[in-house]
Amino acid sequence: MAEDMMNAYAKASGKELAKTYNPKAIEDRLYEKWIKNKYFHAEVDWAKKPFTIVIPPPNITGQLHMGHALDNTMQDILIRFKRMQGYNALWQPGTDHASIATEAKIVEKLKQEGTSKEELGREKFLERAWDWKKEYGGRIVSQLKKLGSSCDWDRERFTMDEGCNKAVTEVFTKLYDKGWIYKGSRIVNWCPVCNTSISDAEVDYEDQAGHFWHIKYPFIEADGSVSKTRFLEFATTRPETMLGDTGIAVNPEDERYTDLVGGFVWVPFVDRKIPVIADNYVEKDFGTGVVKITPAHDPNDFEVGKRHNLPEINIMNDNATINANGGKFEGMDRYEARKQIVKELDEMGLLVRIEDYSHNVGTCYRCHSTVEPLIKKQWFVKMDEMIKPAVEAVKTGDIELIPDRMDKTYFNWTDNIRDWCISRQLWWGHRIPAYYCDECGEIVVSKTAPDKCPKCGCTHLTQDPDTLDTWFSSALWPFSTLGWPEMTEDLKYFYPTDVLVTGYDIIFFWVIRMIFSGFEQMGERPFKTVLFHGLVRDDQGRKMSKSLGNGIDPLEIIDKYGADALRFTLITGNAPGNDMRFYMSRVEASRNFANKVWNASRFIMMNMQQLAEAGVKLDFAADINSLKADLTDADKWILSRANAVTREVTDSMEKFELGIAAQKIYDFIYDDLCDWYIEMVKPRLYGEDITTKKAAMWTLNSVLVDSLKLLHPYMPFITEEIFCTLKEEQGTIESNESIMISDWPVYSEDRNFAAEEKAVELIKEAVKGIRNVRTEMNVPMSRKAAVFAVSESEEIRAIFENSKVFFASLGGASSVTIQADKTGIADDAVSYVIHGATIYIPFAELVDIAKEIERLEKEKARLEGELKRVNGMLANPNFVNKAPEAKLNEEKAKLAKYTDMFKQVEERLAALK
RNA sequence: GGGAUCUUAGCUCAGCUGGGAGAGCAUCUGCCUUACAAGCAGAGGGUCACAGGUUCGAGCCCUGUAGGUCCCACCA
Repeated sequence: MAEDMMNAYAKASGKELAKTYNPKAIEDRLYEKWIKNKYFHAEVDWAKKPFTIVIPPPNITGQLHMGHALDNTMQDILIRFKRMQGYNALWQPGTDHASIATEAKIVEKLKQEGTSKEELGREKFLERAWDWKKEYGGRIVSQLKKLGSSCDWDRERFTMDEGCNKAVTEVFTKLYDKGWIYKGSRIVNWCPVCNTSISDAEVDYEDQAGHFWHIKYPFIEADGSVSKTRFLEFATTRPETMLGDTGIAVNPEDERYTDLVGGFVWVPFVDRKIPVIADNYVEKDFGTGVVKITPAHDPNDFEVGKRHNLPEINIMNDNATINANGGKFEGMDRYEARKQIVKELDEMGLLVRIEDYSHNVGTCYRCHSTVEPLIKKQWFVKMDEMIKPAVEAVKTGDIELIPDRMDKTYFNWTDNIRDWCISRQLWWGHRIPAYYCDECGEIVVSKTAPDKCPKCGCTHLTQDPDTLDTWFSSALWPFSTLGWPEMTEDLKYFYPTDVLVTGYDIIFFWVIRMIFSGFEQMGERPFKTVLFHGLVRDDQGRKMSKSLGNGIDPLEIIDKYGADALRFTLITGNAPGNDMRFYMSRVEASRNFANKVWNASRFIMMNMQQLAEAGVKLDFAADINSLKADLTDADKWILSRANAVTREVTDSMEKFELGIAAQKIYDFIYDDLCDWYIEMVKPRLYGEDITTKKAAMWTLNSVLVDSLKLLHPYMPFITEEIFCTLKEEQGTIESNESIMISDWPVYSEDRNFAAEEKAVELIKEAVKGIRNVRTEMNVPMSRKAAVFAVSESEEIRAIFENSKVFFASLGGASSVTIQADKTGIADDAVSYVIHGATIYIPFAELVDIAKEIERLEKEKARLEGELKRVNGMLANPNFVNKAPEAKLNEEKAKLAKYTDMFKQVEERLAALK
């Protein structure tokens, strides 16, 4: 019969509603429709309130991974929610040129082709890079679309497009003129593989097993000769840097060495005489209390060197080989030189011992090779002033970080901020707008290339070869994408943006820099709220990574289970800022939920169809007040529940508790709507009474529509498909109608039915009782049984009388007798006690009295426990005096309830015995 | 060294401002009941890491202990 109905429906409607939900059949089609109808597009409209999110621009080299999927699902949920609430919602998309990552990929590709970037030259190299961008830049965008992201693609931007370039140059020149960008010789982190300097934030520290080499330098005797007997011992983890040693330091308080300060020791290989100095930087208790000082190759040594006027001797080439300053080691790789130096020191008797040592080594966050601290002339951004408003904003709550514990991470960074090294020795990126006069060396920073040197007037100027840190441009993203430096209408209207959604792992790289840039350039915060999420890990809690091969491709999941299932999985069961593990079983659960929604809708639409065929006119637009007389308790119950859930879900989403909101929708649809209401409504739909059928259909439709709307931000595709089909059933659809532009449901006092909610909860209890007893007694549903419901309360008897049908349809009752006492009910009937009533089921020969007594004893014990707890509380004068009134009443009600139930159970036990 | 965070059912995790412990998966028992076996109805399973404290009342607040994870710093 089910098949028949389905076929009838399919035939009549001219479309197939498959028995199981097939996301593949609809996702692409719906996305195209959304694009075609420009639902994602936002235009300035001062009559409406804007709600803006800028996307964390994915790298053009990137492929969609689970982190993107999570990040973008969260943004899409918020933007769809706000759009439905009536905001003018803009999700500003775009991609990042990712200078170092992209350049590394192209260099790699060139290597495979047997050529190199040097061979190609800058211009040709950049052509290749743009080709790369053309080829792969679109890939991640199409992948984001698969996820359902409702970005305004008409506004898609790129960090190296004309507008962003303008913004970058503008900021650079402005900050230079202000003196906040400067060029200076500093120790920088140098990646010899990427062949560029990187910022402090770009260094990853890794614990590595290494060695601690204990070495001694001979003293220089008074006559200038190298001592054969007196040595100064120290230890180092990088012996090769000794070639650049220009001092050796001890703590001024260290009595062991006080006499030696002012003397000199001799550095072998380079035949250098270096002073013994005293500096607080040295810890007395660590190692021998002696530190060799290599100002050119260690940030701390650099500082010490400055304090003591030590020369800075660079011993390394950019590719980490030793340079001419390293004497005979020139040309050797740093590790080769290390080995050789240790060997020779040993031969000279200057190697004391080698200790195994585990220490933190700075590595490049891109290629993970060990970085070398080198002295380089680089461009820096002065941070001390610019960071101030950024600190203030978070302190005062002008910008809110969620979860708020991120504040501490934030301040930890801002409190210890150092100047930001922004120049990179790369070609792919924004070229630094600084020009050097070939004649006099004058530096000119200008938005456009100067014709002549302002100082000497010569016309030969050369632009700085370096490019800017990729984060320099992304720091401007919230306003550069809206037209800055022009004060466009877009900028005036959409800025500041509302929420930034991102992973906590780029708080330093990106979030902080956007904040100070926003204040500095716009004079205003770039966003009100930052919503952080964690990392998506594999099912063993490991980071998903290429090298481990444990990454799960979101596109494969979408292909197999649908984008909705993936989105739902990523958003549930996880709190803001926490990492989550990705389990296939959870994807399956989400897919099953989608299927549940699909089938519930199918049920509703089938019934609409049948009524339509029977010529029944349904008015879905009818006002609830005109229908109230026809609505049953069950109708009012589900409407009331839907109403409450609407409020709860909306509240949770306003608080950015997306997972909690999703859980609430899930529970409502699964438990209340599917497991209870749809089952309750069936007898009416299969009956003859047209009036009640109409009321039921109106209710089903209303609740389904609201549920779909609440679910839509999470599961956009399935909800759209059902919504549109439903609208068609209702005869109300317009050609371009869509759930995503429908109104978000709002709580309405008209739909609050407290009494009916209570009544249905009682029915549910009774039905559960019958089911429970059945299972306990091994009586299948197919075996119908007479049911007696006994209650002294007239009110309860009326509720039961009203809902007799549910005992039959949901509890398998063959007949239902409602009475005030147990007259005529066999003493050995199985019973189930609820508050205010007892349900009896005389199973006759099936009854196992001993088992029944055991069950009742257990129930009695449980109630005794409850009573003890409640009585204990109410007997406590402190509780009675101090607890809030509501709580007190609650406990009093419980006491009455349990006392009643306890009494009934005791009666039952007495009767059975 | 500094900081954050976690420890809740067999597994993975929720649990909003303190007021009787939840979900998914897994397990067990029945059901092909007219939307759905990607389903339905039941059941079992937790001294909420440990020890103190605050409170009428603590998974939630405070202190300490143990173990795990992460971030920052970098003692050469």
